[in-house]
Amino acid sequence: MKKDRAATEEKIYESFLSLLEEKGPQAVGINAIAKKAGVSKELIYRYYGGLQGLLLHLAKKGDFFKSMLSLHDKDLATVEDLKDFAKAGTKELRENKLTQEILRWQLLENNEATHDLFKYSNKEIGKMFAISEKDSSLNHAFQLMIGGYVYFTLLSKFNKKFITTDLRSEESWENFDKAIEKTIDLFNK
Amino acid sequence: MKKDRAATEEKIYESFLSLLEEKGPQAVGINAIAKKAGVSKELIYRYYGGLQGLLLHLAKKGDFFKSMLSLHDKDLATVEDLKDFAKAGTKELRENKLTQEILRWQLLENNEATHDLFKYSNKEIGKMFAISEKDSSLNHAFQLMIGGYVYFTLLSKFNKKFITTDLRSEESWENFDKAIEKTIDLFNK
DNA sequence: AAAATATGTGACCACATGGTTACAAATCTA
DNA sequence: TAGATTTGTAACCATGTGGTCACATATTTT
Repeated sequence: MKKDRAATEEKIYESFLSLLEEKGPQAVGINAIAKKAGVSKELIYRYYGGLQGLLLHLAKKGDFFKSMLSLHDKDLATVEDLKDFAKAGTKELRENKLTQEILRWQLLENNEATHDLFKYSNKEIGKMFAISEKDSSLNHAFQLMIGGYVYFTLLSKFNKKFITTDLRSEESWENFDKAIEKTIDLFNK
Repeated sequence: MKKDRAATEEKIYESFLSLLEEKGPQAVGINAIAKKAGVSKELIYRYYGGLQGLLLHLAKKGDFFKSMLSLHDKDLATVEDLKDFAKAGTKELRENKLTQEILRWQLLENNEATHDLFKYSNKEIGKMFAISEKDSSLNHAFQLMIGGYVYFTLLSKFNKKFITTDLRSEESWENFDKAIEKTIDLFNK
């Protein structure tokens, strides 16, 4: 039998990631990961220090909203910048299933094991909200709308609709985007 | 030993409710309910038909947003009505832990057992959104903000903050309320 | 009072969980 | 080549899960 530690570590981590992405936080367990990786679970403890270590590893190398790195470096002075930014953020959110599941996880628990992961991902997300803080009432409206966007994104995994809104149709998301745009405009008039 | 079916049924249902309220959907299991009720789990199957039946029972008699019944009967014609309505809804949401956990549950799964419960609670919630549907762009902005309110409410159970916003302070929630008010005003100008 | 029925219990089942242990086999080092 | 070390496996443990079972004891009905 061939032995290759680096390769097995990779198998374990990848299995963990895909399990989280596909089946959510509840499905992420030592047994499930080991089984998916086709490896003895002992190795998860040995190489990563259990699930907690795996989460820490994700926190350190996890790419949260990496596609937005280019944006949140410039200082977003104009209203148009803010609108572009919001649009890029919502798009990224809906495409990044891993981030979605981490956000979902934050609604379920917050213990020693998840602490570092949440701390790091929140730090990344926080960078994106450093803009709208000038106008306080816009800031809260903006936060609410982004929060709503997160909520509906997470909701869409198991639910087709929210009230009358079809969460599986592109059009709905475009309407949400437009509503955010319009609100930003109204606050800046 | 005394035998009283009605009383045992009540014990079971109350244990189920308080377990859901206090510890969330994940903590709701046959064993936990039976243990909390101090009763053999067999009776849960016999009297309710298992967890699924218990959820159905909650769906039928569950009081979702009951304090808003008085409001969603009149036709909310004016802008002020809509604002009052939003304020009452957010208040009710933050006070009703049971509703919170059902909303949390919807983010986790949607299977045969939960189907009826979600269907019914969504129907109740839907009644409250029958108002803002005249102006489409306001409707979406409104939905986003209410969704954000739900998101932050659920988030506050395990998290002290969202970015810079303190989710444990009354002031934050008042600011959210004000932001909703102001947005409604801006859309109606 | 006797029989039938409703109510309640605890043991049991198969299975899954996280975690540990003892051991085998491959690889590295001397 | 011989010994030490790393890598990997499978069995095992205690515990928890949902679900069913046979049985005992109250309560009703006849």
